Amino acid sequence: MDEHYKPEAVETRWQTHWMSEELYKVQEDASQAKYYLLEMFPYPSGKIHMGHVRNYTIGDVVARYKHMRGYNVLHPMGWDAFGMPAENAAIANKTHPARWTYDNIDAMRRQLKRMGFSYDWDREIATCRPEYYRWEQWLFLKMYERGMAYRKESYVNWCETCQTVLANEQVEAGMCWRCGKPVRQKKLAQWFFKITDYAEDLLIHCDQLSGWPDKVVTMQKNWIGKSVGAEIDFPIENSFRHISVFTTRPDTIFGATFICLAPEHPMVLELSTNTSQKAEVSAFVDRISLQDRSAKGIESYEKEGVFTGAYCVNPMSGYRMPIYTANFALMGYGTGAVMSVPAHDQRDFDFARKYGLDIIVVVQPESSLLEPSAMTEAYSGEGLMVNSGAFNGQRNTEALQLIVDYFEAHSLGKRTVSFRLRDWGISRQRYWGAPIPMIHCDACGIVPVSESDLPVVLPENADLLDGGHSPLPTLPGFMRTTCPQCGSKTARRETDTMDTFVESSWYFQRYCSPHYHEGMFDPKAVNYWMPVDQYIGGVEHAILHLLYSRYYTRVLYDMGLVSYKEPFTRLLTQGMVCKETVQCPTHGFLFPEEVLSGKERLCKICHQPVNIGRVEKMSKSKKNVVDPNVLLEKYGADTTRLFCLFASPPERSLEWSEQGVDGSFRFLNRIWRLSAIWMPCVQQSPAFDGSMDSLAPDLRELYKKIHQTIFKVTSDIEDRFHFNTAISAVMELVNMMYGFSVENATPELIRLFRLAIESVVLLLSPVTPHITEEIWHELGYSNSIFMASWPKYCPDALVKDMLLVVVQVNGKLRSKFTVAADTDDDAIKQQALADERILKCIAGKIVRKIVVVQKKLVNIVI
RNA sequence: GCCUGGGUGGCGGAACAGGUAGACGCAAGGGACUUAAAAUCCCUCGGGGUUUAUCCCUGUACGAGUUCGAUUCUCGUCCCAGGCACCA
Repeated sequence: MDEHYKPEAVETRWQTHWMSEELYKVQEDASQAKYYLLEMFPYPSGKIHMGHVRNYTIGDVVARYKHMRGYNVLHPMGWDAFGMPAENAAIANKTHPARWTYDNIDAMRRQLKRMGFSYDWDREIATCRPEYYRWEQWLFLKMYERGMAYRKESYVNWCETCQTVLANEQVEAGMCWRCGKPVRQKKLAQWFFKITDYAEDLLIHCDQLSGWPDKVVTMQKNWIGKSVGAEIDFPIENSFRHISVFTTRPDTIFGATFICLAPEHPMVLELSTNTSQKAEVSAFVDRISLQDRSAKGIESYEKEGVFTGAYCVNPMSGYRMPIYTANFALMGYGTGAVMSVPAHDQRDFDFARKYGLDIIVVVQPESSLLEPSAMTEAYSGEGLMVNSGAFNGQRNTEALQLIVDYFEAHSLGKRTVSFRLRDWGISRQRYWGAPIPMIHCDACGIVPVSESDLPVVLPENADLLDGGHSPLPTLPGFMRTTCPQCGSKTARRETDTMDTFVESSWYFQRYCSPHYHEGMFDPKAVNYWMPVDQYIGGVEHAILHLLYSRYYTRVLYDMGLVSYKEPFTRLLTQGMVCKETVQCPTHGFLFPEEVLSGKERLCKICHQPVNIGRVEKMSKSKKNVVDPNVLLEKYGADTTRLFCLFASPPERSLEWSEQGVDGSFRFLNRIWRLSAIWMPCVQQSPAFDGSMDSLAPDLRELYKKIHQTIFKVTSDIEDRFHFNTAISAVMELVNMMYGFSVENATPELIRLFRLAIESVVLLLSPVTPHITEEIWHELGYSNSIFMASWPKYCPDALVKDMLLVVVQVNGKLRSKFTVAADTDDDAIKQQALADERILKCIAGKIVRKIVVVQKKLVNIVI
């Protein structure tokens, strides 16, 4: 065995070998337990980044570990290949999105292969291929048939100058990122998926996602946002009509002094028509319609509103309530109308103070007396009902139910639930996406493409246009078609493409049978492999991607295409890899290699000092990325993998720093050297398999350490994916092994050392598969270490015969001693009280209490 | 703003069910080996104190609380990150 560790030679040798042996190819095998390990597939941006390296290394360790535990492991990889960056790159580099994407896929595949991941590359998919998206189009047609896909109007970010719809990311402080002109909201008819039909089901099953992190489940629940309340009708003054509001606080109805309608509410303009407020209202509605209506946007604008000129009557108190339209009322939530109770809701309170509206207290806390004129904030807690007619004096929590009973009895309103979740808008006015398979016919209206005409192929040779808008509407070859219903030659194709989240909502099923031509997937393969046993990906996907996938799976379930509702049994959300951002005043965000570092960091192009920005998630658009290629060239794949895992536990975010990679490399060198030194002896000897008791004391310590390490590594991987502590444990074992000298080694020690080296190599093989494979073969094995079984620990070796007892006085550490493991608590207590240093501490004091924690600690309270 | 997390030495992190704070590693300093360097090996390493000890005080963002005992539980404050529906 060569004395020097040469990662590049070792790694390329085994990568070539594994590939020629087709080591990672898998098939359904009913005789074996399956394990589907999936990592979130990447967007092919061109280069893998540290987030990918971290994500895929974690996945690979688990895949290899499970394989060594005897599972038939499906571990696939592919490309989430549609999306906006391809269009931006095409505009910037005068190329085609398809060309750019396929080149990037080739480059990234090479990088992933260089990392030594155990993917079955025969199952690779790219979502931009018609073989993939044709089935997505097929499912769209099925969803359309069932009313699950429908069209309605909604708002988009619109840049008048570029004549383009902008993604939220392309809007910077309300301005277009390309031309810097203000962005306004524009109403467009768009396609939606009816995810709200599944709101209740998605919510109920949250509690069954026991393999998911609690925080993700909580985020999903909050996102769905079920609230129980009542819908109440408020009669409009001098009219036979009414306004319906949704409220979670029907108990406060006697305190409702005004109504707020969303600016998009159909009654806003109508109510103001015959009033002096007409002009002001329509100006307000026009102005607000240009504003960003996202949650973030709404919160960032000042709360404001305009009186419509009309009044409602409070059905309980008879109070004459002015009707306002206000920018914080959302048409998409509840009924688009809010009953405002300023005394008990902070937003209503602020609004009432701003516009001089009445505040009526109806829930009185028991501790203090609320006086409207003296209140500085709303009171939203519990209390007793006041100013509420027949309900006065009751607890508001009880009155709430009675009031709703009253509404229902008198047909004023009813119990109802409302969800925060909105339907999923899937239309994109973009080119690089899967075409929505619909046709617009002047005679027949909107008509689905017939199934036999699928796929509707996206023309890949289209040129992107200035300003970034989709070329599809300008391509006669794509646009012009015949109506499947009436045969009209003037029919036009839908030019919207689908949200890329649609592709990622079902790709995990496609991996089960990636070359299947009869449908989305082969039912046999899906029945065997699905659901995914362990899904691993960035925590940034905790809501949207995971919720859409859960929804889409339910749609497939209801169509009888799959037999499960939840696609991912266990989920690990890895923390983000973050890094500071660097911006040049002229050239914008800079890649690390575009910065000259010195006393002051300068832009490489213009030599101006750069601004160091926030620490943020590594992303291509912010350019705060680290190129894994540099690490691969300098240290190799094993060191890169080892460092990623050792640096922090997977669920935690990792602020990137160069420090520490050297340490991982040194550790692999230590293992290599240790193996090289002992190899001549160890090659000639079997591994120790005798009993622990027959060993000399120092050898027994090594034996115990080996088994403790196996135990620690196994439970760290199995229970919590804490690879950093697993690696630490192996480091400790290796440190101990360095305490033994090969000179004058007894046959017994050599046998034990073979066991130690084999254990180290087996335990690390999921993390650093190349170096361990090399040593494994040096030990005389001809099969890959990947085919070996995971080592077992001997429970007897974990038993400690001496225990350390800690003695505290008033909770402060004062002394410690070791006792035989079978010493009873009373004897430990006596020994603690007899301890010299403890006697010093408690001399002349009265011992008030003694706490003994079994075989661990004594605390003497004085 | 709202929802969800996080904050421990110079740095990454450990302490898994409330019981020794700082495992393991990096960086730094000192030493050994060497003609020299690299590599390797050994020692020191949260802060402060003096009587230099198996010593004392202090310390897990900050402020309270519960407890014999809190990095861990509760409440409040500050800061950082992720998500907020067209980045993926």
